[in-house]
Amino acid sequence: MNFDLEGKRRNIEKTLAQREDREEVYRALGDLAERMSRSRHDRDAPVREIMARLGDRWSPLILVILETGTYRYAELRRLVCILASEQNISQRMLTLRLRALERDGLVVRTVTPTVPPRTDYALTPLGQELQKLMNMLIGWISSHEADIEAARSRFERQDD
Amino acid sequence: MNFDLEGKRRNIEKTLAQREDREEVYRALGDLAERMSRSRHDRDAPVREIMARLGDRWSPLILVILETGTYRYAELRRLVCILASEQNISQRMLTLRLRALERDGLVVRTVTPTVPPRTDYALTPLGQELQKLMNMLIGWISSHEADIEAARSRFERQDD
DNA sequence: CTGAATCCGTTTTGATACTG
DNA sequence: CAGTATCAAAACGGATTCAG
Repeated sequence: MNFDLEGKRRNIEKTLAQREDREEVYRALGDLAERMSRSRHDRDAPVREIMARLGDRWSPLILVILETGTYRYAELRRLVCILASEQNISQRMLTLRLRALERDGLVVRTVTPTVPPRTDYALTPLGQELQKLMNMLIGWISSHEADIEAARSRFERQDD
Repeated sequence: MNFDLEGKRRNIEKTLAQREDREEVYRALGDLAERMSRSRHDRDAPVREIMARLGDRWSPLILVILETGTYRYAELRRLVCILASEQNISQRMLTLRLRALERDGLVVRTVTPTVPPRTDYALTPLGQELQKLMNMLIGWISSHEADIEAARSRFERQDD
């Protein structure tokens, strides 16, 4: 049972011929591209999943709030609603987003089985690290808001 | 000037109970929270919009590719499809994402009205700056993939 | 209080065909 | 080549109801 990698690669190259050679593209585009699509190529890959979380409607707000401390479910919900004046987060969504963040190890959920029950949410160390990066990102974007708005109005004008 | 965090939090709870005072929450949660929801509170705010772009299905791939140079429409499409082996990007989606990135000033579109037409896409300086931050983020996430996967299997186990 | 379950509308995305 | 138009599918999000 031999495992001829090189032959395998030639095989791939042949199969995909001139066109779709992934490895070739990786070499051309660098490892960043590879990280985006490596290992599992669907959107469950951690890189894509986390980035999707950071871009969704509620998770960023939740993370920003949890960065400042530990909160109970209802407390957290109130704060999220205030930050997102646009609209209130539904219980359903809050639960879903928290579960997703917990699943990826960014948030811990501590249940105290009293009556009535009490559940506390907080960032894990991993979540805190990520949040630091997020803060840089948010900081950068908000310091370039003017550029972005300018680009937008330029774009709209040219559209007429 | 003392800095009674616990008291501050209790204070928040009280204020919120009566009337949801946004300014109070901003002070408690810091300017990051404010940046997330300031100025325009819907999702058109640059901060939210850009973060949504970075989290969507195609934009990150497009940005990673454009970071390496200037590409024509069809070229770009081919590369995106290779990176996203899961599925091919539709022309429609490619066009929509490129327009959105262009609108926010991250991408320039240069049309040469020959026959057949030629359109080139590239990052703007703003887009390149953002891409640097993105790379840090991608780098961090992919270097913590193991932690995330571990958290996931822990989560699944506990679920049974 | 902290959710889970269900139903349903909206938004986002995709497949396909067509065009200057 | 570089799109647009149209229709269909799927994901997302929300309101409501119920439960431990």
